[in-house]
Amino acid sequence: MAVHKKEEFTRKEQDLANFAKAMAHPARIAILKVLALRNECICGEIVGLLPLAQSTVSQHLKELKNAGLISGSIDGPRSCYCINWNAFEKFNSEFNSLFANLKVKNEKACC
Amino acid sequence: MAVHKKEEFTRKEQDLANFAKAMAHPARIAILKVLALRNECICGEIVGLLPLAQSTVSQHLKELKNAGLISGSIDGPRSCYCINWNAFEKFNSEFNSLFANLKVKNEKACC
DNA sequence: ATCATTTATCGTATATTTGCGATATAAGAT
DNA sequence: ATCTTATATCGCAAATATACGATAAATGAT
Repeated sequence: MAVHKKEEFTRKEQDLANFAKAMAHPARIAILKVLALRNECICGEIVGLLPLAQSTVSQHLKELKNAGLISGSIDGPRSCYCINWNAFEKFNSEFNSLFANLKVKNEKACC
Repeated sequence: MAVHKKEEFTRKEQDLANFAKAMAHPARIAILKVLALRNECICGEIVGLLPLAQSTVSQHLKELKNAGLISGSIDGPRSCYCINWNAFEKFNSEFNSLFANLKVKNEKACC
């Protein structure tokens, strides 16, 4: 690749793409579901629910955290993750508005 | 990586992840915008609008097509792409329902 | 102080993605 | 028939993602 071209797109396009990338693995979607199912965010049992090694799950959690979709407090031998609903809402509405913007321009199917 | 683990998640999780992956690059989001702006799907000028080489744009188009987000008819020296609104709507609503499902379970912020 | 438990990080292997130039392909124009 | 134009595909290089085992770190229990 040599050079990154991603910076040459708009910030909004990059943000949406990053959000999408965070969702672009079934394991991470599964993790989000698990997090949502627990009202308490004692999330130690995530590893047991996924067909992945502990280190791999930890990596996915890190990516979700970097994307801002979850927040977590590490508390010694047990960590506590939960969904960052604010960020989630924000991205969801941005996604919807992207769809809406796309849709309004194009009424007739042409292919 | 050695082994693919993606197959071990639910079909729905995989589908959503694949959709997200298709959107996970700013170039592809930009392409979708361009496609939507044209009511006619004479889409030859996409290359000129992006900071990427022709072959790279062609690759991104291919990925969007594989993901089912666009459809295209190749017509000799010029090809004609446009957004596949059906697929788009489907994924959008699946995404929304995922969000809704996640949201309803979790009322209180815990982190 | 040592041990057990839990999670993060490191190192590493492999797969996939991104990007480009070169080339092939396909059709219209001359 | 040849040239031009537009697009797809091939081949390659570099970057990133995925996955795991081993190890570190941090805390509670003994």
